[in-house]
Amino acid sequence: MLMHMDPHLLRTFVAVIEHGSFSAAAQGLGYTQSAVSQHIAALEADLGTRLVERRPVGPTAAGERLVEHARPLLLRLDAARADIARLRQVRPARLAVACAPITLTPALTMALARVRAATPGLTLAVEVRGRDEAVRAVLTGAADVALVDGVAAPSDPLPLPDAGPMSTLAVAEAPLAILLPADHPLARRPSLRLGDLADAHWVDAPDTAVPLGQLRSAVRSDGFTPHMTYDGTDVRGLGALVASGHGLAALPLPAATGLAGTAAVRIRAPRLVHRTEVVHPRTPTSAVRALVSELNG
Amino acid sequence: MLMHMDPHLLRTFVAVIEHGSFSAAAQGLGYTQSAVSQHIAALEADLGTRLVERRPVGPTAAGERLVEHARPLLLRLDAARADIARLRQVRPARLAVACAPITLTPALTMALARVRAATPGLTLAVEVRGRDEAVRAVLTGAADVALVDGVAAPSDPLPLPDAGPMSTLAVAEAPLAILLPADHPLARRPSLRLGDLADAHWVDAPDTAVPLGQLRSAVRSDGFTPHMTYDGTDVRGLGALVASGHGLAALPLPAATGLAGTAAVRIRAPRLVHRTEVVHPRTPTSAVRALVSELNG
DNA sequence: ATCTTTCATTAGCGATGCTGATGCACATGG
DNA sequence: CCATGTGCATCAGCATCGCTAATGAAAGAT
Repeated sequence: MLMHMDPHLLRTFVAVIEHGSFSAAAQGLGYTQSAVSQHIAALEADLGTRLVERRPVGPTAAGERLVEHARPLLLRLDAARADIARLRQVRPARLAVACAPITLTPALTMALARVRAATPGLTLAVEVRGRDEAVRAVLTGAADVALVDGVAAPSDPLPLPDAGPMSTLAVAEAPLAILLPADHPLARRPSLRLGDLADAHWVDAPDTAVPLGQLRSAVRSDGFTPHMTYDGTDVRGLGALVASGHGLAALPLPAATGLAGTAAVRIRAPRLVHRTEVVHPRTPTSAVRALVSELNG
Repeated sequence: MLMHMDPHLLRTFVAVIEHGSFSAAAQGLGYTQSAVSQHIAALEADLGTRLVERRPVGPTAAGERLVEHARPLLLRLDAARADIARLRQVRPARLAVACAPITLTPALTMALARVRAATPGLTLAVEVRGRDEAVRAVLTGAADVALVDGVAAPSDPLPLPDAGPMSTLAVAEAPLAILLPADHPLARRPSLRLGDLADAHWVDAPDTAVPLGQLRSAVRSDGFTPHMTYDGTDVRGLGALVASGHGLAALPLPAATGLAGTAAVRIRAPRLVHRTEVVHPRTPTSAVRALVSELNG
């Protein structure tokens, strides 16, 4: 029973952690509960440590470490498979776009319309996903292009999960702004320093604004703790929350302007921009190339 | 014979590509030639493509892709194992340092001396490696700390191979400078733009100066092609080559000053610095913590 | 206290991956 | 042109592995 960190073992390990149960993981994977139990036992024997706490089921300290490695590993495995599958595949006229919520702009929809007009018989598919999930979709071949957004220094690429070679290209850049209530003491300022706002009240709206996690890593601060969470995708909803004082939010300047009861103030320091990038495999299909040039040109 | 991209298969695949021979790879891995042949056949069957060209043995297009994925994958596997091994290991008083050539400075050696003085019975080991190799050593547990250097924007971390969570900390930063012959037309300038020098003649001295590859990715240019290569680790040797017109080199400003027959001119744009960072696991040993605080404080 | 749920253990069987022997293709030297 | 050598492919055979099914044990729930 000594299989040297087989991906299968890692996969069931992750499934166990996710399901919080051996038997549920077994069902999800199409195995027997016994098999799952043996998988975990094999991993634990191989690594010489307990990885899973039982009853209730959960990761031990070592287990948490292993999950952090196992997820990217499994992703990379799928990415490798997809990367090679792309090579030998004469692609049908399909264009599957995975985009982060904010990136679904008129610019994108119109570019898609032009691509469709220029490509008879094209099957279009647009799916809105989280940023990392969109990149994962491209890596595993589930999508042909991803559009992701985020904050970064003007000359830096967005930090993306590194699971293999990909091409990225910026298609839109806007100054980063803070959305705050119109009567907020800072609302009349011409610009703000992001670092001064780390301890403010924030609304975490990952699908509508810049997720607080990105601000945290951009400023390398421990602040930006969510005072409330907004799960919607509507900017006006977020605007209303901000207007009534539930907290601040960071958005690209154009998206932050003109919302009732709010003011949008640019970030002066650190030098950050909100950028949208297209992400696609290094061997893009013709449809992807068409979309990229439509977006870019 | 359908093992779903088993790491063993990937490992022998990489070995085959490296050795350029099935039988040599088999010998290196302690397998039979037959086993290696079956491994490759299994991979090719699984991925549905030929991966290895035979006679002579070499990667196909798909094979090259696979190598690009397989190497980081195998590294990550080792990193995961090492990461967990560290947790359950009461460490001996050992301090293994892997450092890039440039980073072996008086500051480092003196810090090591202070750590040794403060830690009776400490076993010290210093190994000079390439930058990536030094990081790999830390990831796989072969070393406890790495010191690596490189160029980056002032607020950016150095781009390092992403094979798991690590802690990095800057310990030295210096302006980036170009080393050129004293009689060079640009030698009297107060500062230079790096982009203007992409097409100059360059000496690639990866162990003594900034590797040209790093300049290329920092400026995102295709230039900086090596006009000659210098494999030594002595700055004066590099200085002599530059002085007699073999090409330019990029170095941290302090290292570039005072070399006979040369001039050192700062880089003005893009905003880049030469930085040395310590890299260590997120759970550092006490010796590592001591070294870091000596270097930092 | 009994029942239920959930993970661990064991036996047994089919599948897998290894070795060793042999086959086949290509290159080289007489 | 054939003989020989080198190196990968293939095959048979065997030991091992990983799965399922059945059963055991232990922690909650009722």
